[in-house]
Amino acid sequence: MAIISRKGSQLVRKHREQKERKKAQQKHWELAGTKLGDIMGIKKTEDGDSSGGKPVGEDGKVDYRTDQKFADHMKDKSEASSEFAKKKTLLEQRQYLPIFAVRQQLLNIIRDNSIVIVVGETGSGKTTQLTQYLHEDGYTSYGMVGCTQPRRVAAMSVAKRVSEELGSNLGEEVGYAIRFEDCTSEKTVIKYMTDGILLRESLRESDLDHYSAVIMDEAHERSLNTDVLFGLLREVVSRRSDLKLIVTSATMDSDKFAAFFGNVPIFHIPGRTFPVDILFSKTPQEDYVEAAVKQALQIHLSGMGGDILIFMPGQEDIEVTSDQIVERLEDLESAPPLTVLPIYSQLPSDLQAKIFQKAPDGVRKCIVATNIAETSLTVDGIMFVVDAGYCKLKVFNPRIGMDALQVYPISQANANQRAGRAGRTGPGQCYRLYTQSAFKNEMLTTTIPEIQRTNLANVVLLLKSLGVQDLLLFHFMDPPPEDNMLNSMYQLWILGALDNTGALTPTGRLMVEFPLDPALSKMLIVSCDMGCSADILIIVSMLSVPAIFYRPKGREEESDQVREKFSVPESDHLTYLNVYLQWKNNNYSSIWCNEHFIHTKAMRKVREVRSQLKDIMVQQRMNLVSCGSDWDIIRKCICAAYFHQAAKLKGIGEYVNVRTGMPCHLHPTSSLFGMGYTPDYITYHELVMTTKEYMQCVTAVDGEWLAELGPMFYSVKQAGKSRMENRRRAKEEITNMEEEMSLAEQQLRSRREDQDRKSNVGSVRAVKICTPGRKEEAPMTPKRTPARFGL
DNA sequence: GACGGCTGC
Repeated sequence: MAIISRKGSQLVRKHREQKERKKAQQKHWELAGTKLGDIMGIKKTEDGDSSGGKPVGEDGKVDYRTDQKFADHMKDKSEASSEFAKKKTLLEQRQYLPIFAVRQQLLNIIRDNSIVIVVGETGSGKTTQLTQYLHEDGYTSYGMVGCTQPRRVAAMSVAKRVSEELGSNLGEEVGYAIRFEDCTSEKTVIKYMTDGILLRESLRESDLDHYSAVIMDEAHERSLNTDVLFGLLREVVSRRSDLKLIVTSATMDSDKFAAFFGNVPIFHIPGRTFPVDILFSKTPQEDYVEAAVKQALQIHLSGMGGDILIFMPGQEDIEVTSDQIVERLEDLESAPPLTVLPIYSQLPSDLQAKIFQKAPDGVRKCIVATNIAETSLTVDGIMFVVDAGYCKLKVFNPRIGMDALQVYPISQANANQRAGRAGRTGPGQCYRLYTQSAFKNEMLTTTIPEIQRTNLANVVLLLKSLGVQDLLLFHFMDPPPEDNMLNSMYQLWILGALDNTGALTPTGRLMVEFPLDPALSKMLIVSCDMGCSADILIIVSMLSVPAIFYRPKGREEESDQVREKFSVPESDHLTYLNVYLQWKNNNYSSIWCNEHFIHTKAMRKVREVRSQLKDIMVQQRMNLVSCGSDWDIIRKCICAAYFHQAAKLKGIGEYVNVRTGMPCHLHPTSSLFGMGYTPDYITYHELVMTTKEYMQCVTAVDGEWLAELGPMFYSVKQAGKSRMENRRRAKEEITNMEEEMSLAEQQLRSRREDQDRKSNVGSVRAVKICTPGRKEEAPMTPKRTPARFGL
């Protein structure tokens, strides 16, 4: 299960006879003897003797387990649940949920404790019922009950459901708040929201006085915001004894969560899902695409009913897998019909919607998905899951300020989540394209939380603005690598957000107001003084959404040609501006987008972001002016916020990073790529390691601008000899350095070693994240270095 | 001359 790089699958094209294939496949799988329920912690007891039902004392910790007999009873009954749902009233449905049976126990434990960890399994009803129970128990008489969700759609849909159950209109007693929508009123007592909203609210009201209880739902997903909230809310509860905090978790993290919040009690609520048979591959698969294609066909031809869901790491794999399944099926005579549907986030929404449409009678659906189908999307009727065992992960290396996007093995938690997708509407099967030994010995139990593998500039700025003096002492459940924190503080100092003592400057204070990466906020602030804020506002908005350009399979060249029409030769930023202005001139038309291979969804979001940022600018009394056609001013403004990410021309089309000396490449999608126009200096928005170190979104700048705007790095006087000297030194260091690991990677490795020791298995795989990096000291030594940042 | 998983304010 080592990290792998696959350049397309070398698929064997010849097909065998149907029977042979089936026979071979049957040999290939072994039943693991494990049902999903066991892994998830639901253990059926043969003799009916339940281990739960009573508090289990352990180190003074109370562990409540609910009646197992009840859970089993519920499981048996749940066969008829969908029919049931149609006939019963809302109240009856509520009472039928597993959580209802433990309602009073749950309320008692919440009354007796400030913080409770709730392990609520899938289908327990915790998300919709917990808030209502607290409301019924009187908590809303002195404040709101807030419930955070990691995703916007979840916050909206759950709020809608709960308002129906309470018989009120959405936005009155029950409301929700997400980034572009506040659907609450003075009447609101139950508020669903994304975790990011609660984090922003804590900026304005650090004790969250409006709330009597906060439920952090799906906390085991460990989003960046969740982790920051963990640290903050722990403090808030210690200051406010009247505030209740309920954190929901998965079984495997519950002890860790309980320990973090001070040995608080754990309460288990059984779920209601169907059993899923887990089948592991007997031997390691060399090519997971090939293996997945074979497995899907085998299931399809076996005659068993039910839809198939295949998990793949990325778009390219999905496309190859889909094509192969269709192609091989065509070769077979009299094969039953199959609809193959790819899905990933970048797919236009009309194509995404297809996976929810019911296939014609007698036609099976086969969905090929990224991990978007793991949590974000739920498709009913899936009976078979085929799990390749990989996902793509972005890991930030603070030393060279670069993200690496690579294929990694998933964690055991991911694998179980994926398997669970087969057991939503009936018993199912999950085929894992890796061995049971790989699962046990080579996969991490849980994925490394985002906070340990991402750029922290935003988190640092936020915590600083909350008055956290010493960030290294802030109580994180899993502290981010210290390197990463210090680097982020350094970046904020460069941008003028922190002063030499590490305190927030007025610029920093203004930057916090914007829901943006610090460099983008800075660019917006600078643009007001430079007289191009209206234009920069658009560019910043364009950079805040995922991919704008759409490149459909089979029409690559056509879409590239259309894209070139928008190209501004000296700048990708200006190219974006150009796209937006043309879209505006075409009345924000979606037809225009489709004609020009541009994602309509993305552009609509750009408009929303722009409008939100504009509101903040007005509120902060920042002036909005356009520089018209003088686009040099815009380039200089970009340089003012991104001078720390600059590269110098080295050879034909070759660049080296000015600070680190590391070779960097223009991305082939850049306007500057292969145009014969190669400026001496450029700044870039992002550095990402994929197949090479690529600079994404670049703009040509003048060398003098760099010296003028980034005096701590560059000076005109030094140009020439000393820079050459520095580059030479840098180069030497690169060649002499042994491979460096980012801290996230080190942690990954040490966790691996821990597990290896436990299981007595030798080190199984080498983990490699980045190309050789170099030490932090930049060739351009900063002229003045701030004192240690408030440490 | 390559390609980008998923969220969120």
